Amino acid sequence: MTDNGWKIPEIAVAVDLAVLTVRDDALQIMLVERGVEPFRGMQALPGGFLSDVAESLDAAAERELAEETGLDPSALHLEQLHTYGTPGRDPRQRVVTICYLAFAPDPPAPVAGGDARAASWVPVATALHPGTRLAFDHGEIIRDAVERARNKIEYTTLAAAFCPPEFTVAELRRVYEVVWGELLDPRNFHRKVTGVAGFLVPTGGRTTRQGGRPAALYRRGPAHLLHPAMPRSPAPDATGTS
Amino acid sequence: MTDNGWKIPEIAVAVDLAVLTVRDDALQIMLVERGVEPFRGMQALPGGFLSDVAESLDAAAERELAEETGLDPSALHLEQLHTYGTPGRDPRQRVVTICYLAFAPDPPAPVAGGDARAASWVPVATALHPGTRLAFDHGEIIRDAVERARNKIEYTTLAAAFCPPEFTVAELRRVYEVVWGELLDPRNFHRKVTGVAGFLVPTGGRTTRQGGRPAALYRRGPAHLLHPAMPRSPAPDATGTS
DNA sequence: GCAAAAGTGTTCAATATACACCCATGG
DNA sequence: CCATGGGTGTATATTGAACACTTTTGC
Repeated sequence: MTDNGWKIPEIAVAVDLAVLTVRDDALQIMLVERGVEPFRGMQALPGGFLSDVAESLDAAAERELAEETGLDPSALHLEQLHTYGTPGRDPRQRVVTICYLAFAPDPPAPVAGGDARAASWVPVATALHPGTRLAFDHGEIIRDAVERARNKIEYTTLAAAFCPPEFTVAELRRVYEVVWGELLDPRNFHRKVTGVAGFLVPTGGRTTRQGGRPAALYRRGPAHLLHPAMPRSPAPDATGTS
Repeated sequence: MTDNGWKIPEIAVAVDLAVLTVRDDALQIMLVERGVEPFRGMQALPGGFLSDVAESLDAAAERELAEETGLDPSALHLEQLHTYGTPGRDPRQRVVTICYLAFAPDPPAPVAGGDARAASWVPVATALHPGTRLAFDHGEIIRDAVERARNKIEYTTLAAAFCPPEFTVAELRRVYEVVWGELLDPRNFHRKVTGVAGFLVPTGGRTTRQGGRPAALYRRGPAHLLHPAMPRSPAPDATGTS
């Protein structure tokens, strides 16, 4: 880091949150309705400006998550996604926002938090639909978040972070199918996930079903990485010949 | 993004660069010697504060790269790595720095740029050695950069970004071996990389050698993703049982 | 018994691994 | 003709893909 004259321009620093979940067979994202200008009344990612108290970026993201959505930061996966700072992305002044990506389980405490004005789950397809008016460059951020999520569940065990504390193999498979938008073979999937050491821990419980054999219940195991990765139909290489 | 009172604390925003290359059979990183306090005389990543002119983060990274290292931004791969903002990481005031990762080919114009005071290539092993005094939290950043590089060459064609415009399969293999710190079978590696469509484009040229069959020369092809990925001995899962 | 969903076994193809072997050059 | 590194062939093991089939429940 150099010191080109040590002139620090007035740049505001914010932290935004892209909180994803899988609900009703759809990938959904937490959005809030803006109560003030600019973009008043439009949908936006939860977030806020960085306070100057001694607080790390990660801690700021966790604080915003709790304040704006009422979700428990310790109960879900949170990681830095990307930092956005294009001039003009905020009409008021230069704002650089560090965006975090979170994976939340399905019914994550019915969205009742302190500052949560109009926080709600919105299907990603709806949020990105041209008809939806999104504040700032949040459409671009949502696209990046979804792409990161799609990639991460391929080589990590994070798909289980979308599931409740106890879940079945079929529920986990549905997560992959919804996030990737493609159907997986239930038989091969079952063998795959139960074969990876540390991915799933059987609880001994079984589901009660409405016709059909009961499924075994699992908890998330200690493994974070998947070796080998979950197989997936090769993504078309958008930036060149694959 | 919310507006908690619209009080913007005095936070400085910087852009830092982790520029990696493979030289002399070692992964090396570009460091500059700091000329001013704090950390005067210590080694640091090139970078600088974000100017308030209308300039995107990517553009700022490219500008810093040109100014501080003399490298041509258009000639190498540049991507956002991570944003660091731990309180106290700069003793002067709160500084949030957006760090970029760059992959440079071997002899990248002998480090002669404008502001390049004492820019030099340093083996990563040396930079991270306890004896080396690094400014700020740049040791942590370098570790993150190396880990990202190790992962990226696995499923992208970026390893070729470490090679000169024309290179042999053996040179590319050496890149993998140096970055991963493990030896690869030359025969299988050759078949693998020449078999991936769009990875390597033969130029028709051949090397002149000092004993040994001349090798075919290749250029980087249009492909960016590797399907399937370059095989690699499974990394131990540091955060759980794999 | 029948429908439905869970879970197992088996076959076949694609890919990784190991390594024998041939090729092309300089000395 | 030998040393040296480039490049191909091939056998074996591992993994993915497809799908027949068995298990266990509700009705």
